[in-house]
Amino acid sequence: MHFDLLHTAPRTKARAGVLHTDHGDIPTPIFMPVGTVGSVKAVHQHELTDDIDASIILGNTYHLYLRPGVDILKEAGGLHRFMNWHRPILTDSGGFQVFSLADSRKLTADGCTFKSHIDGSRHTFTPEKVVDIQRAIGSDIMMAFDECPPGESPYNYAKKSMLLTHSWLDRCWQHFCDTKPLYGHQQALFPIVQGCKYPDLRRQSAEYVASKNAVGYAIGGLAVGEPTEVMYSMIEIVNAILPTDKPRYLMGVGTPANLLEAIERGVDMFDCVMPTRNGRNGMLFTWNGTVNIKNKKWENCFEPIDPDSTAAADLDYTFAYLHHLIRSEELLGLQIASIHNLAFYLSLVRTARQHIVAGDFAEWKAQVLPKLMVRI
RNA sequence: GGGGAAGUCGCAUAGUGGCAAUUGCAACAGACUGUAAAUCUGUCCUCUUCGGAGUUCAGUGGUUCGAGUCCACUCUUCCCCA
Repeated sequence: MHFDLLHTAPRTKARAGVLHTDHGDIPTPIFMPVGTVGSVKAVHQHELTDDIDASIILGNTYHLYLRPGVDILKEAGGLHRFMNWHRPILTDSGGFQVFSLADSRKLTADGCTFKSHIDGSRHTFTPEKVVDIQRAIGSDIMMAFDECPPGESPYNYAKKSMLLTHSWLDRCWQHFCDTKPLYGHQQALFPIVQGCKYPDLRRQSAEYVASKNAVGYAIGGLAVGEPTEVMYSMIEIVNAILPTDKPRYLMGVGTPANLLEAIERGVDMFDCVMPTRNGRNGMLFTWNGTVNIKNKKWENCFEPIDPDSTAAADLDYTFAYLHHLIRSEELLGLQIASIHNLAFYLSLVRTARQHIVAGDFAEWKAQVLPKLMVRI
């Protein structure tokens, strides 16, 4: 697995590249739909490929470990075969659950003990175990096990947490080197930069992480409660240190505006639940701003959701119909909204890439950004 | 014609002497960032300087310090028997 950096847009750090994997090439910058439990919620695999043309999706180690479990995944021949998805998969390590399930987890010297959100049973994740599970899943890109501290964490905690993440990284890396893929395709392990909102910690973490000769690197612990401007400045600090010839993955981000700002600062990969979750909750992202499709004003808007889209869902259905479906709690509404938002996110990064290649990314971004933040 | 039951904020409900009044639905908004989320929050009689103020529980009259709640009559609806 390797990354080719092809272009850098003038006057910015925005980059266009390709990440080559055994399951296909990923053009960057890229957005990766989140499919936590082996399913991008409300979206069919055929829609992901034929309609949205997603080139990679996410899975989650914690969720897949709890259900269906490692044995079933191995018996199935890995997640790709299990879910009939033949493009790349990236798995998060469960590090985010160390954050999001804070009430039912306990950090130990060795790793982290979780109380399952499904049945309350207790499970321990260690860096080694997290690598083993991701080997069983067979994800193309595995993530190192990290702690993702809250955005408002005080310095001392952020530092302690970062050092813990570094020590977990060492163990993940060692175990990654000591083990082999199970299904005949290559797997990469991406280390994760932490350090919260503190520049010196971010620098220290980026340097530490960059010392591993990884295929790519991730920036974690952002968009977790800190101001957006802080996030942008942390990205700048970290990307100044991470190797330029490797992809940078900004974990869990974000809004369309976040994506463009981060791309401008040299980020190549994104994932976020926002297009799918917010879509299911009635929020649509468009080139003209965001729409709350539940609002009364859409009941008689018979325009197609997005006439410029390549997704059938956008061409075939109107705002009024989607308004009706979502209000009626019809499953098709969740599906159309999710497909629309993912199609938009992917067209956003695709168009960004075209302008990076064309050399006018900065101008294009300046023109498009204000509209994206409008609430229609 | 005889007997019985019941009328509460759009709908449905709770309420048996201290109540602007329970809950659900609907309606109207808002939130959502490596998914414990097809979820959650707010508003939902009128006015408000958000502290409150004013009118309410089919209608009218009464008992009471105090009535959605008790009494009388009226109106309306439903059920049973003729």
